Amino acid sequence: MAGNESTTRDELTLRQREILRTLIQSYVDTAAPIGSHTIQKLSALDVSSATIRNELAALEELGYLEQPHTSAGRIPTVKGYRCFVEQLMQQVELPVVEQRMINHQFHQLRPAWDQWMRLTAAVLAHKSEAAGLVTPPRAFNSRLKHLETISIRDTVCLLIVVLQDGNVRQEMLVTESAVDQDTLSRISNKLNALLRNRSVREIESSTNPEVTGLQDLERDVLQHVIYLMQQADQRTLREIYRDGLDNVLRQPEFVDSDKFRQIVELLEHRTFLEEVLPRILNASGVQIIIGGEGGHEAIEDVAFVLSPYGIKGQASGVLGVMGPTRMQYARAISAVQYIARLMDNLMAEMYATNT
Amino acid sequence: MAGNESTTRDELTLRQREILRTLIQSYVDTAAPIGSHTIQKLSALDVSSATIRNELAALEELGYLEQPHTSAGRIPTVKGYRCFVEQLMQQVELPVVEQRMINHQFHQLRPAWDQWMRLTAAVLAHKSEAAGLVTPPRAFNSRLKHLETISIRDTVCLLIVVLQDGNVRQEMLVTESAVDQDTLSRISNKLNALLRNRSVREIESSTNPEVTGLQDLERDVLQHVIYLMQQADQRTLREIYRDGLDNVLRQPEFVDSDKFRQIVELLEHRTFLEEVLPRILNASGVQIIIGGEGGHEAIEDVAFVLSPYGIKGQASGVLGVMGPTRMQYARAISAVQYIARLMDNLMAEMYATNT
DNA sequence: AGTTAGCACTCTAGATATCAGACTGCCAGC
DNA sequence: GCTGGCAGTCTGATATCTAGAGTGCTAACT
Repeated sequence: MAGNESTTRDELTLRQREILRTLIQSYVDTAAPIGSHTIQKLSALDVSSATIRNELAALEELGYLEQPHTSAGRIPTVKGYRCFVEQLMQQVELPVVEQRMINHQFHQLRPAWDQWMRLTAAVLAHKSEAAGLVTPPRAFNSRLKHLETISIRDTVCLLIVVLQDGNVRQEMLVTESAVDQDTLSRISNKLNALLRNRSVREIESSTNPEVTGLQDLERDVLQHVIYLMQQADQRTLREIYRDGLDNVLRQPEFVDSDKFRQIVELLEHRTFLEEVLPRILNASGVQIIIGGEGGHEAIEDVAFVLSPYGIKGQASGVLGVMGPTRMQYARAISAVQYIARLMDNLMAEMYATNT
Repeated sequence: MAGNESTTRDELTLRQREILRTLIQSYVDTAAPIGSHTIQKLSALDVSSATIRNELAALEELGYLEQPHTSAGRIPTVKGYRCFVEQLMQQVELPVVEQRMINHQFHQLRPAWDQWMRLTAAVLAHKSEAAGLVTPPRAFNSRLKHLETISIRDTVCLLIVVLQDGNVRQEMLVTESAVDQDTLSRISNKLNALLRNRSVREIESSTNPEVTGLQDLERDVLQHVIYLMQQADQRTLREIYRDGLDNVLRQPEFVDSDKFRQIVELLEHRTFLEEVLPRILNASGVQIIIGGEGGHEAIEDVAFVLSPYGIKGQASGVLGVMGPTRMQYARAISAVQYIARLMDNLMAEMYATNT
């Protein structure tokens, strides 16, 4: 929507920009419409409220502000917020003490993905005072490191697939007739030899007679290996770690229980996230989505600050926060940025060259 | 609370019971206080509304009902609901067609735990029209089936532990100096020989000189094996699959966004569940918790219908639904009961004797 | 004793009215 | 181009009223 309304750098006068910034900063705090008088007091401008009223009218005309009703103050529109984050807001770095604390927390943890994800979501939520979201890193065309087949009982065995990046997937496999561990070991040895260090694409399209010539049980296992590897490559879509949902739901814009429910459903059903996150994955740097920009009017009142993290082309995920449009963007951005870089480093350690 | 108020079978006359049943059934539908007139119309009783009023007063006196305010109808108290589910409600079985459909859905699935959990939560939510909750089965003192150490790069290796029940746990392990795959393989072979088929308790308390005499890296790996096995035994506490939260949040009792938020936080923070679920695990059959019975007044308006499932002493979990106290108990119970039994069977298939 | 009709009484939810307060928009003068 | 002043508008809070639903009680009935 609103593809024609851009926020060019010189559409606004300096004073208008100052007014817009003051207004948004104040609105973020109070959640109440801001009037000309308030802005006069808050801003450094030395003009009367009447002048500010004129400017407010102009800003409204241009689409940066709106009035809930005649004779209330103004509140920012999506366009207003967008201008704010792109031009008016001053970027801040996360304070060094906080950086240290976060680093400390991460390095105290056992090196396990799900712990990292949980902590990441928690830290994001805490630092940005909004809801933290993290997807596990999604491997890109990852290679098979090792596979193992273990007999659980007569006709049930467990297939374990370890990928180059340390990702482990398993699946139970029910056979028609009983298979003993020796047979399974033989199969896994054979397949290991054939498939090791190959990506799922290579395996699928293999014309190696030893691969195409597999039979029965072996072929069955192979199919499952492929399935598991595909799963691993798509991991992003399924699991999303989150934390601090209550930070958002506490906000006054969500006293209306309908909006409230919309958000909960948004996160429960995930259709929105599954659509948006892949776009972020292919971008670089912090991306901001305000009020359902890009065709999602349904979630007018929420904004996302998201960033990809990880190693492009090898394994990457998305992390960020979700908050009301009226959120502390500067704080959120600095948190997201810092943590994304932190994760970059952690992943670089894990994935460092080892071919 | 209210330890002295029991719901003995003959505290109420037949007519009072009929009135209480009618009232609750109607209240479940309408969510509005029920008056004497409504009950007269709805019940099969051939008495005047004045008589019913007398009985209602008596029921209120006994603690089964309450009035939101003078001159409104009555609504059930926790005690009223409890009496309803224990004595008044008629149990129903899940219709056979639905049973078939559910079975079909389960058997169409790949045999993987997380898929089962997801489906279980979804089916529970759908059949009971409330929120479905499932914890993964928690193994009890499970035994080591196999362990594997795989080099990821110089100083990083991946430890994979497979338990008797097919549960797989992994962890990354960072060593001080580089270790190659050969060394790792030797270690895992040695440990496999030593630890296979042992439970975590046996391993921890082992006095076998070969175990106590392990050194350096081996001991390090052993420590992690123990850690992972302990993790597996405690799995219940962490992950909870859920679905259909919106079924609950849609209910009129939660238009108040405070109550609304309480529920969301209840499920997000999990402290309540982590306290209640273990109790269920040790019970047998369907357990019903109404309005925070047992010291959780905070969640006055929600009820749980929960059941343990799985194989006692080997691996079991908890599944059930959460809804408003004003929920369709009969429907919920039949769904929970059926699905718990279904899971029992699935698990029996997986765990069938294989020593 | 148990049941019932009748009636006065109570309390709520919703509608209507009123009013102070907060802003705006505009005009005329600086 | 800016500003003070002022009329006009809209909200939100508060008060008042009313219809309706439902109770509790009493006195009569079986």
